[in-house]
Amino acid sequence: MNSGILTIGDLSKATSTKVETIRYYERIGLLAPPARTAGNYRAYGDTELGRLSFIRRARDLGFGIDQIRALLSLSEKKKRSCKAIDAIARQHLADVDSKLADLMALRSELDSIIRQCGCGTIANCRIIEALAPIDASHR
Amino acid sequence: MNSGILTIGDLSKATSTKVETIRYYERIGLLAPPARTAGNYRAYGDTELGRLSFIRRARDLGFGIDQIRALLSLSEKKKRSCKAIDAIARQHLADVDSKLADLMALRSELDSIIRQCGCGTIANCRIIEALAPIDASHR
DNA sequence: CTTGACCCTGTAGTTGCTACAGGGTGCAGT
DNA sequence: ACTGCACCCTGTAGCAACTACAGGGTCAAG
Repeated sequence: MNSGILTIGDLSKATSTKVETIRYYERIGLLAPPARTAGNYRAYGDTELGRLSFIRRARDLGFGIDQIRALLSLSEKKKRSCKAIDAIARQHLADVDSKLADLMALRSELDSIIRQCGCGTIANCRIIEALAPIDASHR
Repeated sequence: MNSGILTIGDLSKATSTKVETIRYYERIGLLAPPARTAGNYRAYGDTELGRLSFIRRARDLGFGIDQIRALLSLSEKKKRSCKAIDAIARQHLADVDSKLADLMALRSELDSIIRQCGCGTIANCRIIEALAPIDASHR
């Protein structure tokens, strides 16, 4: 029922991916060059739809292109242990955690700076002062 | 004591900014073109050091270049109210909060996917399955 | 007077797209 | 048959915010 020939626009709608992005994925080798119609239009099938969905989902979860490349290549070797997959995912989780920590630290610093603002004139603005913490030992 | 002529390397060390980055800031107009020595070396003073410190601190806090441009230009109008400064900072805090929320949602999803991994073969890997949530209503 | 650390300009690469420009294709309506 | 119009094609350039050369010049120490 769903299995027909899909244009790039169909794929785009089905996966909420811009047409240009799909062509970009093809250019960088994340998607294989598909068959073409008589009029030189790209013709996709369900296999490509699945692969692109996988890619998009992984991107949404913050995986980088190279990680996705690795995941895709591993996912084809069905008999091997999925330890390598697990390792990639865990590494990514660690990266996310470290980004989260950074962002939370940043947030709290920013928040404390903003809280000090009495909204007077800029000459005595606490935010500006907090941003320019130069050692005033000289002059 | 500290007030002499600073080379770009001095500025680089003092602010933990790469030399190339300083030149980049000059190119995009965030730093004014400095004086030059006889040998065409950039010659900075404490003013530039202060300005660059400000920029780096703001970057560390996640402000974008355009926001920093606005902060710098506002910080020169000392008599005006610092409401505009406050608004930029609050906007940035809101952006950070929204990024944090996204990242935390992502983290928990990633975590739950990883937790399902029994580390069997890839053919039945839960991580791969979770990444390819294609509607299987057809075929 | 040479060696090495520094500086200069200019350009290209990074990541993951996005946005044209300048065309071709396919189909519906008249 | 013709005319729109939506869609497709390739190729290139742009975004943020740097980073990394290449291919040269300058300067102080030994």
